[in-house]
Amino acid sequence: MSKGDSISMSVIRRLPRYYRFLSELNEQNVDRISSTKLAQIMNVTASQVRQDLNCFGGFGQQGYGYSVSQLKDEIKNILGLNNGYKAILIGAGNLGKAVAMHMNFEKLGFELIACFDNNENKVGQKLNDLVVKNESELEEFCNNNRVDTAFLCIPRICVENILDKLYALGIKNYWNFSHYDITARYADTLVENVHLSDNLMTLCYRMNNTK
Amino acid sequence: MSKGDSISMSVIRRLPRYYRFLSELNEQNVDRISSTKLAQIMNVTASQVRQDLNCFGGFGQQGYGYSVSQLKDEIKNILGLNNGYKAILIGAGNLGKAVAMHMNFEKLGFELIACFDNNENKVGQKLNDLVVKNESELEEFCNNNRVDTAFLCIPRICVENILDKLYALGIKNYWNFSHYDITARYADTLVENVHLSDNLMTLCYRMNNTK
DNA sequence: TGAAGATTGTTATATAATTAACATAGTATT
DNA sequence: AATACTATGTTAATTATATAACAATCTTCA
Repeated sequence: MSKGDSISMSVIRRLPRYYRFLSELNEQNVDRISSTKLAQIMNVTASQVRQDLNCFGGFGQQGYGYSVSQLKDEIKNILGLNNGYKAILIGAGNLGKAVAMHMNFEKLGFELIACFDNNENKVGQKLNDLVVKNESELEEFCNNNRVDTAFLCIPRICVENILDKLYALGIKNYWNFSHYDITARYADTLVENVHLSDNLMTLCYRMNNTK
Repeated sequence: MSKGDSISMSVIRRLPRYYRFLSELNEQNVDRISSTKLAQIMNVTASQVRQDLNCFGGFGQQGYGYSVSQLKDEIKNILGLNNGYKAILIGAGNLGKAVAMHMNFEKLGFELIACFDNNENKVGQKLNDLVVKNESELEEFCNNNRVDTAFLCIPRICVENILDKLYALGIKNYWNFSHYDITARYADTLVENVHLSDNLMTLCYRMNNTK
């Protein structure tokens, strides 16, 4: 971060999208791009592109534009995708399995190092190269391994219990797929919520109200 | 909708959250609530609650507050969760399976009526009470059944092909889990995107930048 | 039934986000 | 090397969103 002022969440949430588009351009061997063209491709305004990027520093060059690969790397850095954060998955149900198998964590700067479930039927199953552990092993595991974040793919009703354990173990960053309100219980946590059903309800609304 | 002005997306995207909290209160047999209390529970301002609700009509009563069950039903209606929209799932991989098995579509006003995959290994598998069909049957199925929306759980590279087919069949509402930019191809579509990796990258950023 | 209290709906204000404008600085070309 | 062009970084203007304030009105209770 080169600029001191704190960045608004609106800008932050756009960064991954820039990263995606730039990665793609890079793969297509495009080596430079102007804010105008990038904006066109991404369907936003050029003004927004320039403003957003300038929150972090002047990566462009007047009269030339931006170097695609450089800009991509800069954003990767800003997002911190090089940190190799260690993550554990709690809940190896359908959603947990899908998350574990479907995501390319490596590319996202995470490493999934363990999966836990409290259901005996799930314990022992393989997810990629991980074997699902019994939830009873959670504490021991976390005491013996660095764990930066937990992915919570468990029913809402189970979250409170797990959350208390994780919090006590010092794990305070969560990727949460349930509707449990984590920050209401522990304020000093960092949570990204994935509310699939909210998203679908929004689609529903729009289906009704778009003539 | 009782008010004529078009509602901002910021408000729309908050509606499902209201609906969730109100449903919960209702299950707890709470029968009335003030904007102040609801705001407290939801961790927003009372002002926002009142403004949001008043976009759609005056559901409250001065000196009393809001009837929980009535307000819940109103929002359900505003969201259009009673329409019984018919949905098909494209892609029965890990994510598609998770979506099919994990979501309570009934509660969300959707009915999942078919699943398709182009992988012979997937075809014939059961997802809940549905049998995965071969993608080659897509057109025939859609011609013989009402289909309001498609859930796209396929790799990015497959989207274009499927999208063209669906669009030609008149299916223009999508719940999209890939990073393919649907509206760039067809402007007159309605898309809700679920960008799981964007979300995780945002968590990553915040992990780095929160003291 | 009337007065005190509560809470809405709504208007006004403040803050945040987006877009537009443009001076400045580099590129490309002859 | 000079000129025309391009496209940034940044400041200004606009628009959108969120918060505050309060008058109007319903509830509650004596």
